[in-house]
Amino acid sequence: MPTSQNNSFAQVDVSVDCVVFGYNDDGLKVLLIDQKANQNPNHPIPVLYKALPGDLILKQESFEDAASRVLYELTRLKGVFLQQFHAFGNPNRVRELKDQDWLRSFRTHPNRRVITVAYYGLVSLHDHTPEPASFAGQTNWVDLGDVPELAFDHNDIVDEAVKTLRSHLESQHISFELLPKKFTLSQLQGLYESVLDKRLDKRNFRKNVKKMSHVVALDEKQTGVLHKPAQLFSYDPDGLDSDLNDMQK
Amino acid sequence: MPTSQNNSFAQVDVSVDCVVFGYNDDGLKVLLIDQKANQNPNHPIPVLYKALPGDLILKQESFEDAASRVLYELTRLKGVFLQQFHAFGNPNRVRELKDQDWLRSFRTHPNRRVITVAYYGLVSLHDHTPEPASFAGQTNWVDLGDVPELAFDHNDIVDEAVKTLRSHLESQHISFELLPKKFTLSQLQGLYESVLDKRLDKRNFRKNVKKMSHVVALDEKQTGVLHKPAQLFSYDPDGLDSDLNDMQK
DNA sequence: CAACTTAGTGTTTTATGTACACGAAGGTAA
DNA sequence: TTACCTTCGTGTACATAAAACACTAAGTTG
Repeated sequence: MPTSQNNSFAQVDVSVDCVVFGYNDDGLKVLLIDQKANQNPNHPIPVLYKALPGDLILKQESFEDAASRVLYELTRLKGVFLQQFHAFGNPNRVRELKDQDWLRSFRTHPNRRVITVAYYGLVSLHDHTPEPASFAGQTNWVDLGDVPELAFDHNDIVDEAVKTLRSHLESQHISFELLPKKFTLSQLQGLYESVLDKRLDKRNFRKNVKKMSHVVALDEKQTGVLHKPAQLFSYDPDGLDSDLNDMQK
Repeated sequence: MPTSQNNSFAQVDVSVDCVVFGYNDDGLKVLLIDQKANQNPNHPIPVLYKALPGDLILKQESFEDAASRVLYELTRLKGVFLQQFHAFGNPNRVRELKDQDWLRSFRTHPNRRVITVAYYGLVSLHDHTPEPASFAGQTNWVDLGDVPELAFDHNDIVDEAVKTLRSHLESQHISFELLPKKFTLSQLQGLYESVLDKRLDKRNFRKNVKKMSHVVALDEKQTGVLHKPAQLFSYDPDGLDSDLNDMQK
């Protein structure tokens, strides 16, 4: 039986990574940051990748806390809905050549194994317009189709996040995290179409929404739009207790 | 910004824990082990709990590999279907008083934070009768309803595993891991009823099974049974490619 | 006021889900 | 051999949900 003494037990760093999805009327995006550059002008890191916002967790910090802290530190986003979806722990997940230079510049133990707990996050880009202005690190909202090669195994993490998002969209009440507080049914439908990557029938879609007791119609119409204004709706988390009980009267 | 040097980054141990579900005709069970006792007769650990099979991962081991190794070492089970479902990382998850004695006896760093990556496992208790005989550590198949207070946060882990099992039962092809290779439709139905904890209609259930192309009827009947023998079925993982494509001819 | 754009609405057809009861097949025991 | 017991295996009627489909209404702009 191995002991921590004889060093067979893994010495690891633990990080969190956030796959933050942003949505607005022109589609679904992921938030990427530019890997920070080396300060040493003599040995600059030759290639920098885009990456998911993520970093090592602190001593007394839960995964959840770490995820929101790191997200705030790297992107200034606050109060983002975050949900754990998978832990990635392949022993060589940060051992690829492409990532070595960066690790050597920024990690005290560049060769140490790093496992990461991944969260997906949801942000509406309607109200909450992204303001990377105030912050040094470049943040990028990238169309889901255009995600480039990322640092480490972050492409795998994104893929897994997308799968999870798809399967959660219809079973959990998460759409509303990606929409403005007041939204139209066309916006809701557009969101479904973006996430599921398929077209839906307008009349059938609206029929289904009418059954969701947590989507409530407001006495209010869209304004500032160059056509017939749509009715606004909003999300009521406990709209008659989660839909299923509706029919039980 | 903290560095690993100044010790603000978490120093953690990483473990895997397995929630192994076993099924046979009298219901759904979870596999628990007895926490191992101290060898020091002067300072025996006053209370020992049952626990999930789990242990720290090794240096060059993936989570998957660790899960099956640990499960084998603690229970002699081999080739068990295992699936990651959640990482548990509350900073105080191994800091409860009740767990201190055990940690002090068996861990080199009893106060170190431990995060764990949890897997659920599936085992048929029909063919594969449990043989804890050969092995020192007590292994117990406990009815899902009768799970006692467990070590650490293992009760939470079990709860989460049950939720995951329920939601995966109908969307992934996992039932067959809990049944003998040749099974009757009544057994399959019984399994569904145990996991979902509700009764199902026999005729409707069978109608639905007929639509699953990966459940294939064998030319064989049940034997050694004191009533009309049922037809046997088996699982064909690529039965016409996963059901959905059936109708596309 | 004409032209443009998106909103909003119902019906029919098809598929799926739900509720429900009895004869058939084999084994056991008198 | 017969009566009895237990589980197997089946079909239909009804209700609900899914899918396909096109036009009028309400605003804005020029």
